[in-house]
Amino acid sequence: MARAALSADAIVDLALRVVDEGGPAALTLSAVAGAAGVAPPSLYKHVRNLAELRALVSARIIGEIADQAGEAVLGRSADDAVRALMTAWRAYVRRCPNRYAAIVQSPEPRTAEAGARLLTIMSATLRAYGMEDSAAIHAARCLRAAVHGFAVLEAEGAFGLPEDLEESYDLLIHMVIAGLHTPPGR
Amino acid sequence: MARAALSADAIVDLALRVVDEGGPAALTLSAVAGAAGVAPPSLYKHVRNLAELRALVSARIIGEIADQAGEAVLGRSADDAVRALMTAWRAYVRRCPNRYAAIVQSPEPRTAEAGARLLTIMSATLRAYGMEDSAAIHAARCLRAAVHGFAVLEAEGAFGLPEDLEESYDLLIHMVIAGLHTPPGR
DNA sequence: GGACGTGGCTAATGGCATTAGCTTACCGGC
DNA sequence: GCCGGTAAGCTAATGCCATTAGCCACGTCC
Repeated sequence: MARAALSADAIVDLALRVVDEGGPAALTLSAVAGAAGVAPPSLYKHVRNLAELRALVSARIIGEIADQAGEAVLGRSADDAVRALMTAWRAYVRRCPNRYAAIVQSPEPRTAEAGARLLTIMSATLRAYGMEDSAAIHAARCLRAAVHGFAVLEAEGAFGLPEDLEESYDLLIHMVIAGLHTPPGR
Repeated sequence: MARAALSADAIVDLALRVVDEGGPAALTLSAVAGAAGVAPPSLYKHVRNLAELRALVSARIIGEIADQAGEAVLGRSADDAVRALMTAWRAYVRRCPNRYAAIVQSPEPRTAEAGARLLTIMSATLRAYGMEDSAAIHAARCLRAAVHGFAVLEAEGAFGLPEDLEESYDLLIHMVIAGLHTPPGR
């Protein structure tokens, strides 16, 4: 009866399904164990605890976003790349709002690594604007803040009004690009 | 023994203290009851349940932000007002990161009302740019997304690098303002 | 064929939210 | 100054969840 049906990866797969169906709050070890057809304590053979599972789930999700953002940016540069990156990011959020809402900030290595990968993609995308290191970091932070802010709000359903969200997001993209062009000479 | 020491408002006060000290995860009815010197079930005489308490706490926090943003904007307009609004918002987050992280999106009327008030302040701030209704809504959403994104990330400690956050935020302010000026003719 | 490690199990603990039902202090009218 | 009602507290009980301890079967490798 001890066939290796489970593994940390398989558990994360199931956890993602649980999140997709019930939102971030539904992510409990009990629920995942249920989905795995296993008793809750069994999961501890593969993950340290719920906090670690959340971190692993977050790492997976951030990795997915990084994959899609990275792909979107391929073969493009400057404004075109920024637009593609931002569009791909939000596309992910629309496709999997529950996953996006399940992301937690964690010092767990795999989570941090996925975050770093995403950050690298953003920085590389900004390279075309010819910024020096420190300027590129500030710009990447702003890009990240803008995209993430919109994404969180949309994933949480915080935009109540009926106005078209596509249009709002187009404006945000426009703002970011405009800001990247006009020199920071403030 | 039944002196009216408690009330929903007083409970929210205590809950804020709990959040300040232990972060959003520390906000439990047990903890608040402990702070009030009362048994946990007693709280149910004043709030419906934990979800409602969270919503009320969120309403209070959003209200505080709205107060400060509103005050910051007084007597200013256009770029100056946007700068002041954004600066005040982040100042709040720096002062009370735990509170900011404790905000939950909720359909609860008081939460929604506080959010609407904040949105009104943003829209009014943007009025100086001469946008029609729908354009103002899109712009307000972008402003909100940018500020909120930066705020969440900072409150969660997601900015790892040592680069100065002030400078990053200045750039974000700059981006938003630049985006508000260059026409949306995309 | 037997020792061992891996991955599962059951049982037990403790924290938490929540409900039910009881009790008592205050507040009004008399 | 007494009397009933209500508001606000309490204790007890339930149930869910995470987590730990300790047990057992399977498969692997010598």
